[in-house]
Amino acid sequence: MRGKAPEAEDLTRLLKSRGLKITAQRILIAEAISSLDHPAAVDVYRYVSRKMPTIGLATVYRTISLFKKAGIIRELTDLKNSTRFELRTEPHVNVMCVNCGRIWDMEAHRSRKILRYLSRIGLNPVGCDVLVVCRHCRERR
Amino acid sequence: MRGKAPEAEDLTRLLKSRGLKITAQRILIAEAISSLDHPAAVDVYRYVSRKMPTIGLATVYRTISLFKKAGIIRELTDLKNSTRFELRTEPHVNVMCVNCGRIWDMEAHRSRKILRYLSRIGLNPVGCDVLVVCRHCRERR
DNA sequence: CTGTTTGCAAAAAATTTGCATGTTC
DNA sequence: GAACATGCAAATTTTTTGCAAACAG
Repeated sequence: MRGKAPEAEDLTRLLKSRGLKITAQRILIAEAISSLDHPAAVDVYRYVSRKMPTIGLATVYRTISLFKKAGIIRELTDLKNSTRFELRTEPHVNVMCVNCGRIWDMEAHRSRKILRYLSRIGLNPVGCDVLVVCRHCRERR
Repeated sequence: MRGKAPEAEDLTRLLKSRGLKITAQRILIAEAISSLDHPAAVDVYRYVSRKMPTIGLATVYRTISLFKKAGIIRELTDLKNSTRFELRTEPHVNVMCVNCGRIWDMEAHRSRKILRYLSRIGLNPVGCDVLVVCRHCRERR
């Protein structure tokens, strides 16, 4: 979850700002992605199904695809090989453990520091993923 | 392609060092991944098929999966949503264009510099992917 | 109203598995 | 020779598509 959970209104505004039509499904799906912390498509489906049981998996896929095209979300692969999504708010750094596959957002302040560093050396980063062996995995060896 | 293309012998040594059995298929698949620059599974299959027409797609998948477990390769998703692989030699930085989806390795010297920087601030990076809009895409706007 | 979006079912693509046979060590 | 790897075909899983009905603007 990135920062405070966005309200439906914020999500509505987000969709509108990209020129997308507002539907209950889209808002729910955006909400799922923003509150589920790097969910896979199925996780999104489960989340939205609970609040709207009639929704189809196809809608989830179509909406995800739409959001990707609109630049609202980004797709990434966790290191256990499943496809995950995250809301693309401002550029930030993801940390991914190559051992357990977990992904988390780096704390905003350090994140900005790294991105600034990358800018300084001439890249123009929109985001960054750092692969590590997380502390948890390092300790269990 | 990372550095000079490894010879069959180097790849053999690599597999042995991880305790894997040597087979012609495995060497070919490792060769494909190392020379094809972030290929998808199908690309690997096409490459090896040319040199060994009887090989099965299942073998490619099984071997890729084996290599992942052995830590020889890493899987990543390009930003056009297909699953790609790369040989995990020493830690390095990938640059990925969020617009055209291309992925390339950052030049070794800058790469090391960034990784050193990340270490200095307390991460212990095994690798790093930086998302950008590549020059090519920036110019066509 | 008109053009989009949705749900459902069916299709296509991507990946995994079972099993008999062939190969490495 | 024993354990493991392969090829093939079939099974699963993941994602996309066609179409009629429902909905947003």
